[in-house]
Amino acid sequence: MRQRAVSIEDIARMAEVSPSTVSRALRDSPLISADVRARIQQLAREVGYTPNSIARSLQARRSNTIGLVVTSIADPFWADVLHGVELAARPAGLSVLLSAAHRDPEQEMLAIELLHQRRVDGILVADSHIGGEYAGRLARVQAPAVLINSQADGQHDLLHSVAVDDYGGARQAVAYLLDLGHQRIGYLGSGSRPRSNRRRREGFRDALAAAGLPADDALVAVTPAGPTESEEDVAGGQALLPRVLAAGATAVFCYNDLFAVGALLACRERGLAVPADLSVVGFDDLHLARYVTPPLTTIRQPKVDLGQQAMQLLLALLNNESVQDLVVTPSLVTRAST
Amino acid sequence: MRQRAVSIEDIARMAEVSPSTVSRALRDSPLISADVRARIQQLAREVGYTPNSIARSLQARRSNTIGLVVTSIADPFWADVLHGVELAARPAGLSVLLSAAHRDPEQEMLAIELLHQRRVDGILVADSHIGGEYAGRLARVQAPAVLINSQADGQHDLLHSVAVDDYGGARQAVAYLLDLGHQRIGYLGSGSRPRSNRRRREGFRDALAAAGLPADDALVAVTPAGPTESEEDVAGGQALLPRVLAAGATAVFCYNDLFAVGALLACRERGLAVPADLSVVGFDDLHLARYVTPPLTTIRQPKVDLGQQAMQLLLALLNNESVQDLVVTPSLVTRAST
DNA sequence: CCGGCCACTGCAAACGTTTGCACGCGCACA
DNA sequence: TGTGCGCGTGCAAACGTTTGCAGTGGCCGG
Repeated sequence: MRQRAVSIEDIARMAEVSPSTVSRALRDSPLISADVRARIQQLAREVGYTPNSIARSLQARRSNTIGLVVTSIADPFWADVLHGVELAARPAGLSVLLSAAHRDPEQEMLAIELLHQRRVDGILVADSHIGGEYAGRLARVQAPAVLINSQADGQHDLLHSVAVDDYGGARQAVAYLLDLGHQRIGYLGSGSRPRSNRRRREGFRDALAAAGLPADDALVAVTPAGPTESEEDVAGGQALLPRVLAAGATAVFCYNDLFAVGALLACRERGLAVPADLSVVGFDDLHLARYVTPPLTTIRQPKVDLGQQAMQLLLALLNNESVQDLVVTPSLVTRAST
Repeated sequence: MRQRAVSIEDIARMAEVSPSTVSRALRDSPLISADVRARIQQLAREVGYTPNSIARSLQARRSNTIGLVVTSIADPFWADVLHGVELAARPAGLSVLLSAAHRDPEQEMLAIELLHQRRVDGILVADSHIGGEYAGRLARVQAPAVLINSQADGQHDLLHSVAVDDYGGARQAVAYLLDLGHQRIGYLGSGSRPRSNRRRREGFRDALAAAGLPADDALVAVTPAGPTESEEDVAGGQALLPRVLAAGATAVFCYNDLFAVGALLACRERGLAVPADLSVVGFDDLHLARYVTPPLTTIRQPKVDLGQQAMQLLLALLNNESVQDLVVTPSLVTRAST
């Protein structure tokens, strides 16, 4: 089948020098005389030599690779984050190994262990669902790790993190609805994101409390827990909306934009006008938020930036610099759904 | 800093056997007596041994990794394809190395060469833009490669491909509009995708011709060539629509769903009702096609499937099986925009 | 003319595995 | 008791690099 690629040793034989000379010549070492260097580089080009990164990695004990484990690649939110990661990894000379974990802690742990076997230099985990019960297994992996918007609660002390302020974002959203004069505001939540859902719900609750409004559980609806694909979010929002409507909501704050889109669809079904009959606010600011009717008021997460920041933090970690966890504050973007 | 991970040799020393025995024991070789095997496996577990894939790869001369180069990760279309690739790669024990090329041939070639350095077992290229001028450099990379929806024309004979039938899809779309009674149909095209744009436009043209309608260049508008991000597609559709409107179009077939969304937005701006005043058809069937108003009639590309098929083909190639290029036929899905 | 230094090159070990081959031992059979 | 055979284990080479150290030769200065 395919013949073996040409190696440094092959070139050494052809040029009648030692492998070490070839190695040095190719990396432009001043130890090698200029003419020999030129001759070898020329020869290498002619025979189409391509260095073998695997051998290099073995000897250097670093792979110039980072691992990224993500819940779902097809999710538009994470796709943007991944994009940011790639953007920051490339100039640093790092390649990205991708794994999907489908919101399942065991799969996530397996993915991390696989990356460790492959000796990645660092690991990025998006939307992590692994909790304390994995601390033991986690301790065995040597690579520094950074979590992006983790769903796990107790901060493992081995891990660093970059996250958006769910609580603050939610308070902004609800405060805005209150400003608009709404008194009965509903919340549509996701049971499959334990931490961020809780934080957003707390922000929702506290914003109401700060305005002196009573908490009314009838105005809160949450999908059941358990692994889901992001596509189900739209259906979730659609299914949940009637409940808060029945409780007399005039506005609804949704866990994310896909829930909000579901809410929009549910409104259309029952002939409700948005924002006239009901105001809708999302979270994330996906691209599609601008394209639905009406365009969605939402809390923007700087998705690409999130990925870049996480990568930067990981890079610092790789340089043995001391780093600090990052919390970024999301911002309200108002459109026509309110 | 971080201490070295435990190696087979370490275990050998502790167990007072040779490295080869440890290696065999860990891979459950029947050559090793059952009790020694058990003892070593136990010991390995205790000390937290993790095999070093890099060393393995070097010796086995295969990395169990494939490379995927893609134009843009943030693009919802390619995100789905990537998802499909991951889905098929995982069970085969292959990891995925990701690279972005931003619709730039030179960057794409560089990405491929980088993957080759890393000695990936195979390469998948999505939306390839490299043409014949790269044949020389391409020939040096040894890994088998599969193109997904390539934009390059002349089929390089070294490369295999999986693609959707752009021409057939376009004909379906336009035939459907004709069925609906439209006589003046416009086309909104993308200059940055040479091949698929041309094929779709040809399908458009031939469908009209088959119905005995004249070709009218005023009904065709195409964005300028050159690298773009997918987000610009919406703006493109929005900017192009007025032209075909001015030419008296009652329906418009768009290069893809994002163009169609742009067209929808343009209609809204000028108070045109869809589909009453103008029918709109897209291409791709992105998730958001269902969420816009009105929901978009479009040509569905089986995106996840495309990724899986490409991966399957690559797997076959890796097994030295003979394979055949694949063309899949897209299907019309009718919604409320027509 | 000799000692020493510098510029250049090669040797060999190391990175962590896998694997063909040889070896030693115990046992059965002749 | 000798031959042969299996079973279990170890040796060493190989995968393709990098790099500390040890040469070798030439040239310069004393």
